[in-house]
Amino acid sequence: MPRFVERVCMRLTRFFLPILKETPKEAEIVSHRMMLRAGMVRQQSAGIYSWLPLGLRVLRKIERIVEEEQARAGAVQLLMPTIQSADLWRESGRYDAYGKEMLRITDRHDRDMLYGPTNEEMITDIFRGYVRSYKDLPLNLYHIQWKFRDEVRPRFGVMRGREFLMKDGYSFDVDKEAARHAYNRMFVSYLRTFARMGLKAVPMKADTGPIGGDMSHEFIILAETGESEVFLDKAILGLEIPSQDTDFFSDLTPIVDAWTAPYAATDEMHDAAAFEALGPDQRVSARGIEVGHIFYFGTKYSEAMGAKVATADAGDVPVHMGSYGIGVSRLLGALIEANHDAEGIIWPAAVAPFHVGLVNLKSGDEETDKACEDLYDRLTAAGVEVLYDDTDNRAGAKFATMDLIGLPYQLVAGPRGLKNGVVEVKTRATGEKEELSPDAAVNKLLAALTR
RNA sequence: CGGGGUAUAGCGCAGCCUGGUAGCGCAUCUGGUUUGGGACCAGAGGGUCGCAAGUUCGAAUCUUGCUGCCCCGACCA
Repeated sequence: MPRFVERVCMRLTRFFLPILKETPKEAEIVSHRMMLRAGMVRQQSAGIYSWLPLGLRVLRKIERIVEEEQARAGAVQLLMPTIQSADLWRESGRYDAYGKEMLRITDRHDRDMLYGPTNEEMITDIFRGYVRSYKDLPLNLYHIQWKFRDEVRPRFGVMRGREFLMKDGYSFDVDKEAARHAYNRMFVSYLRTFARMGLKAVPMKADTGPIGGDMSHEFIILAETGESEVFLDKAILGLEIPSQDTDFFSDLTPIVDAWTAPYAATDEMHDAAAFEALGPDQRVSARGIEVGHIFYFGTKYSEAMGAKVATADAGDVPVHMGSYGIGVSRLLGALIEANHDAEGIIWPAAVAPFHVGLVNLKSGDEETDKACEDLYDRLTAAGVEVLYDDTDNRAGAKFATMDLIGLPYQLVAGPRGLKNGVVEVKTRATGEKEELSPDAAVNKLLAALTR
């Protein structure tokens, strides 16, 4: 898989970064406040946002990680439309079953349409249109697309919007055992996906509804401002993330077993007795944000919609399906909830909109400008994404902006330091500042940022 | 969908009770002084006060209706 290396570099005098000094009053939780203040999103209507350049860059970073890890696990990307025909949903019976959360639309010919809240029906339609044989299985198709759910009460900024970007994937298998393998692939893939974003996501058993069984997990990240209460065995936090060399088509049961053995549950599924049975220092109760959900639902849609394949010995059978979601836009909120301080956001490098914020303390000063241009060129040539603050604002304002937007490193150059042959490298996460020669600073950043 | 708020300049707010035609801070623009952690002085631009109707000589202000947005709860990626 080709690794897309961005070489985009930006200078603030040409970028669009509408920073707010004051917090808009509608924003209650920290991620929402910071996204608005950092000029990442603009609310256009309740639960509906425009993605400004800085926010869009993070969205793309998340998408790319998802795409890479999906490919690794054998899932194939496609793209389905946002608008769907009601007829498909009538086939599955969900057109009437789905409540007011579904945004229903009528086109000029008076046909019933809808803005998709999810895509089980449509993917089943695609599958049944082409796939006839068990030999074409297993198959896992996914897309990353905007969804709309007309929530009664959107809130928490992008964490609970009405319009949201979601990765939703669907697996097709000949029987339940094969479906379990498909499920395990996504289970492992999700562990890797969230870990790459710098998040500690804990799989927790979720309600399987009428299907029953053990094949539904929510992936929850821990954050003080999380929406739901969670309970877990500390042991699960120390488990090792499966490596990128994992063979996804080998037996993944040992990995899944290891990750599902320690106790972990949201309040809905909480078993107080089992939790209390743990040693007191093993018990962690915290708050969490759901960022992913995987689910086996058997033949619910394949039966209703006639998605069948020929088997070697049993004639045509409806395929066993599962669905696998990741809340891509929600992840921005979750990432900020998990990574911030009083000054602003602290992006993990893998999802940061830029890697380095280059601060020119005296724009217009010949020597400082020259030094900054040189640093900028050398870093960007090495593939580092640099946001160069070449404006003539005051130093304090520049520092405050950099802290707010939370780039992993700040590289600060001014006449005073340059006179002594040094620039400053600040690590956003720790606040640590180091004075180094420009060469040493570049080397340090390259070492920290390139793999 | 129940309960509670709120709507005045790009953002944050005052004015409303006691009607007399709009103000403050930040931001923006101009000039000057500044310049290493959100500078200062002077000046300027920017608002049919959410929408509609009503009361009144006169409505941001009082009355009624509508709408948007936010918060708590129930529900959800």
